[in-house]
Parts: sequence; C-alpha cells; structure tokens
Amino acid sequence: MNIVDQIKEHAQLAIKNVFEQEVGYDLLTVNLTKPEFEGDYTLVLFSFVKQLRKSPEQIGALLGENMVQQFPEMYTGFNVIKGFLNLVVTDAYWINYLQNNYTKSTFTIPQAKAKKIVLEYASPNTNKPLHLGHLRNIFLGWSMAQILHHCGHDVVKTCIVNDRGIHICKSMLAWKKLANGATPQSSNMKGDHFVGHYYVLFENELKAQAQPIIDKIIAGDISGFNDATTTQLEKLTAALAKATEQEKQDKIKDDIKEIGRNQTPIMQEAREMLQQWEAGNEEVLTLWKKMNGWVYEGFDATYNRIGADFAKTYYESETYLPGKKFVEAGLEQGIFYKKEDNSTWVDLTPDGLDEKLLLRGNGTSVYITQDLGLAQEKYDDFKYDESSYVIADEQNYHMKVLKLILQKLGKPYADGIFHLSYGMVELPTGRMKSREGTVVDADDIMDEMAQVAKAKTEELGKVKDFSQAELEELYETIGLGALKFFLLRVDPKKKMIFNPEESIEFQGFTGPFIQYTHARIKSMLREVYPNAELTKEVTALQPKERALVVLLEQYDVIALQAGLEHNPSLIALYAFEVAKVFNSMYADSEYKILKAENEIKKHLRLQISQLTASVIANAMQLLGVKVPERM
RNA sequence: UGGUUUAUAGUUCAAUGGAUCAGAACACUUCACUACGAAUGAAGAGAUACAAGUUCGAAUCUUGUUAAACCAACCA
Repeated sequence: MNIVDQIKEHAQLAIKNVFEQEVGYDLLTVNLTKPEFEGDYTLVLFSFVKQLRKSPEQIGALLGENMVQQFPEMYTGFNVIKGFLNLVVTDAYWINYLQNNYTKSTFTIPQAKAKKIVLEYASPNTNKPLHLGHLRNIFLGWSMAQILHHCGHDVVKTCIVNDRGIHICKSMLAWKKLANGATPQSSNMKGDHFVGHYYVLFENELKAQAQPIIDKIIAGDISGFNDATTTQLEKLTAALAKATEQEKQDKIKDDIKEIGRNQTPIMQEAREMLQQWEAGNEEVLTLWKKMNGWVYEGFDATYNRIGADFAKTYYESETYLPGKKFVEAGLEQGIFYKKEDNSTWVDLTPDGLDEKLLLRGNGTSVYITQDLGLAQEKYDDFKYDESSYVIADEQNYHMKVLKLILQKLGKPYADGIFHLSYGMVELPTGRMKSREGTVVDADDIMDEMAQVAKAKTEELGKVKDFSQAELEELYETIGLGALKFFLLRVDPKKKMIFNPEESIEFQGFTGPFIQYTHARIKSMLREVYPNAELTKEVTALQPKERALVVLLEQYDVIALQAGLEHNPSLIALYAFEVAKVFNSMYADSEYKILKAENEIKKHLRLQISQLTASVIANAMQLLGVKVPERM
C-alpha cells in the first residue's frame, strides 16, 4: 500500500482513539509537506475541525501525538502549523521501501474492479498523410491505453478509418485526370503522400475554377444558377452590401466562396463520382480500393515507426449502413421522428441542445449516423464497460450529442461513452489548414527530429563504437522520444502551440534529458551492481537520498491519477521531476556514487540509482518513449 | 445571437479551495569539466487579463468586462 493511504488509515485510527468519532475517508487530505516546513507528509485538518469541536492546533497536536505513539516505526515526529499537521516519516520506512523495491522491473498495479475499455484513436481520413495533429492524437491514445493497462484494466485499441466520402473522391478524380497511371512506386513516393499530392492538385484546380465564379458574384452578377442557389445568393449579396464591419463582410464572403466552390465543374464531377461509388460502380470502386491501398501502406509504415497498433480497425465504408439500420430501429421505438421531407431527427431540446438530423430526406447518412452504428458494433464486439474516443475538442458538441442519443435509446453502454477530448496543435500563426498548405507533416517532423538527434550525438561523440544499425536506432529513439515527450507533456485538454521555426529542445523539460539520465545510471550499473548484503545495516539517509526515495515511492499514486484523469502529462511531469532530483544528487560531491566514502554508501546509492532508472524506464514506456542504455 | 472552452514570467508549460515565498523549462546574466557521462549541475532576475463578490483562506468558486478559439451544417 502506498504511504498516502497508510497515513489516512492511521489518521482515522487516531481520530477514533482520541475523539471516539469517525471521520469519512473523503474528508482526509494528505499532501506532500511544503519544503519550507519540517516533515514529509501533511494532514490538512480544516475539513473536520467543525465535527471535532476543537481548534485546529489542538486537534493537530493530539492526533500527531497519538500517531507517533501508535506507529513509532513509521513516524519520528510531527509539528502543527495553523491547520496543518506535518508528519516526519522515519528513515527506516524509506530504507525498507527501497530495499523491497529496487530490483523491481514491473510496476503494474492490480485492480480489483478491472474494466473492459475500448479505446479508439488515430482515426484518419484516407485522402492525405498524417500531420502533427494526428501525432498528438496517436501518442495520446496509445499512451492512455498503456496507462489504463498499467492500472489493471483490459484495454482494446481500435481505429475508425474514414475511407469514403467526397474528400476521397477528390484525390481519385485528380489522379484519374492527371496521373497518367503513375503509382507511388513509379513516383518514388510514400503511398499516403502520393495520394495526398493528388488531393492538393484537386484543390488547386478547384480554387482556379472557383475564383471567376466568386468574383462574378461579389461583383453583383448572380445569373446562371439554379433557383435555390439564386435565392441564397440574393440574400448573401444583400447582406454583403449592408455589412459595414470587416469581420462580418469576411464571414459572408466565406459563404459565397463556399457556394462558388460548389458550382465549379470539377466539384460537380467529384460529387458524381461519390454517387457512382454509392451506387457500386465497378470502375470507381476499383480505383477507390487501389488508392486507399496505397494510403494504408503509407499509414502502416508510419504506425510501425511510432509504435502505434490496433486490435481492430473499423472502416466507415462498412459502418455507415449498420448506422442507418440503427436509426430505423430508433424510429420504431418512437424516440426519433420524421419531418415532412422524409428526413429523420431527434429532439434534444429538453436537454438544452438542439434538434439533430440523423438521416437526410433522401435516406443517406450523415456524420453522426455511422457513429451511432459504430458504438453499437463495438459493444457487440467487446461488451465494454467504457468506450473512450480520442477526438479533438472541436467535436465536443458532437460527442455530447452522441452520448445523449444513446442514453435516450436506453442503451446499456451509453454511460460508458467517454470523450477523451484534446486541444488542437496550433502554429504561431493559428490553426493548421491543409487547404492552405500550413500543415506540419508527421513523417517530415520525425525525420527532422532524428536528424537533430544525429547531429547532437555526433557532436558529443560518446558512442563512437556503435554500429551503423545501432546508431540509426539511437537517432530514432532520441528523435521520437523528444517529439512524443513534447506532445505528451502538456495537459491534453489544452491547446498547444508548436513553432516549426524553433526545433524541439533536447535540454531541460524534454525526453532526451530524461533518456540521458537513464543512460547515465545504466553506465554505472554496468560497472558495479548493487549488493543488498552490504546495505543491511543502513539506518539513516542523507537529505538528497531521502528526497529521491520519497519521490520514487509516489510512482503508483501518480500512475493511478493519470489513469483516472486520462492525463499522460502527469507521467511526463513526474518522470522529469525524478530525473531532475537524481541529477542534482549525482552532481553533488557530497553524494558520489561509485566513488562514495565507503562501500555501504556506495551500494546504498547504487540501489537508489537502480530504482530511479527502473521507474524512469517504466514511466517513459507509459508514454511510448524508449530509453537507451547509452547515448 | 446563443453554447462550450481558454487567458499565469519575454516564450512554452505547472499548481485536489490551502501554508510565510505561485513551481518548472527555454531564452538572458554569472559560475563549475586535471570530477561516477556537461544532452549536466549551482546561482540570479522575471508572471496570476480587468473589476466586484463568496470565506478562516481564491490563480482555482460565482457574476460582470475585455480578448481569443471551437461548436451551433442535409461537410466528415
């Protein structure tokens, strides 16, 4: 049991002994003692002073006395300041902890109420390669799965591939028109980049075709469109004439732009292709399969490089039909309803939301339709207790609606739906936009990071005896480590800013700093392995030794918290703290390890070092970051 | 116009309603390799958007103001 829980139990007992009262476990708060006070852990008394009808100072003194008396092997002393009871834990406790754990290699936490958790992440479109935003998603998802597994749960990683829709048709159409039968092999390009290239070509052509139309409309000429469009344009141009603020004008112009884009011949062609796809046109389907195949080859290479994996991959082309059936079932239950144009809706206004469309008038599905079907399918497949979705925060509303609809239908799994919402990665100039070519490509950034790792490694010249293969592996480990750590060290809920002008740091609060600390410890352990026989008689710790062991003991609590809060950044923060505290001790001439003042001290510090290395390696592995033996 | 979210050193990030000093990292100014690995350590300077309120106590909770992002699509 970790020390915080032990202290809480002891406090409950002491309250019972002294006051003959019960205080709820939830009312007990145990924190680390602030460095400016004496002690290791602090019991906050304010929450139950009223119940015990004494001043905080009196309560603290009585409880402290009782705890020290009852558990002398655990506490040597205490002090009370205002409403805080600071407890000093014995060195014997920490030494005992160290001896029992320093050889440990697995840190998995047993879980009495293990849950079956389906965790969906990555979920790319198949019309363009992965970018930095996807990487945040993938690292976050993979890490969360790892953390939840570490906390004793049964985790199934899944992926939904958005493999159909107008965006795919755009790439297909551009390829058909412009490629002359080129393939990724013949162009010497990675498959996903190859397909993405044609997506860009399509967008360029679209832009060129749309511009004259947009200019014409803004000039006031709205002739030559069908009735519905004409009416829409009349409204927009009228509004534009009236709008005085720049912002408002821009917004209206955006709407006009969208209409202009839709009126282009090339867009019409893309839509026709989508209809042909839905109708099962042989030629279109063949092309679709071929191009998606290229994309999957590219994705697999990237997944393989970063260590992403999935127990099951779902494809939207297969889930959108079950989604429709799912909606029909809801219609029969009377939860959904039809409007006169035959479209299907659900009314969420009683819950403070809007009416939501579920099927178009022509019977085709919309975005949420397939998500409803997929939720059911995943439940049929895995009978989950919790179904987590790693999806950006722009879809908070969508996910709220999804969960609510499932709850309205009385689905047993509805409450287990959890949106692991994360903030978008932005550039200093704002959001990344693929249409404007301001995306940071995933493969490029990984290559860059490996390059920086290479340059730095060669400059330092510490691994000159490595083979070429070992070197390549090391550059990957360090470069990817820096990138993963950079993206995971921030609270997932918050948006983060990435500046491509400044390469990611290798110093300070970074992956390589922690990897370095690990390698440094390993180089000592290669020379001398700690011998527990020699440290049996140790009874006291010096301040920095003690501080480090106290920190290492917290690993379980941190891991549990990270799982509970769905927040890997807690692990990153913790691993950094451990490395920092170790380095501070290591650099201090009072704490020499291999050249310690005597054999006992030497082996004691080696034990601490070994536990440090194991905790670092384990924590980093929860983030998907490898730690090298040498670097 | 409504809903959600965010605002902390020059920059990027921390801080279950808790302490007398809001922590780090980068950048900046110094110092330390004839020291177990300097991808390091040590020292210095620097911040809670604004205004009220709630209470023993507020960066944190409430309200308002200002600014930004997202959502509110028969796009996915």
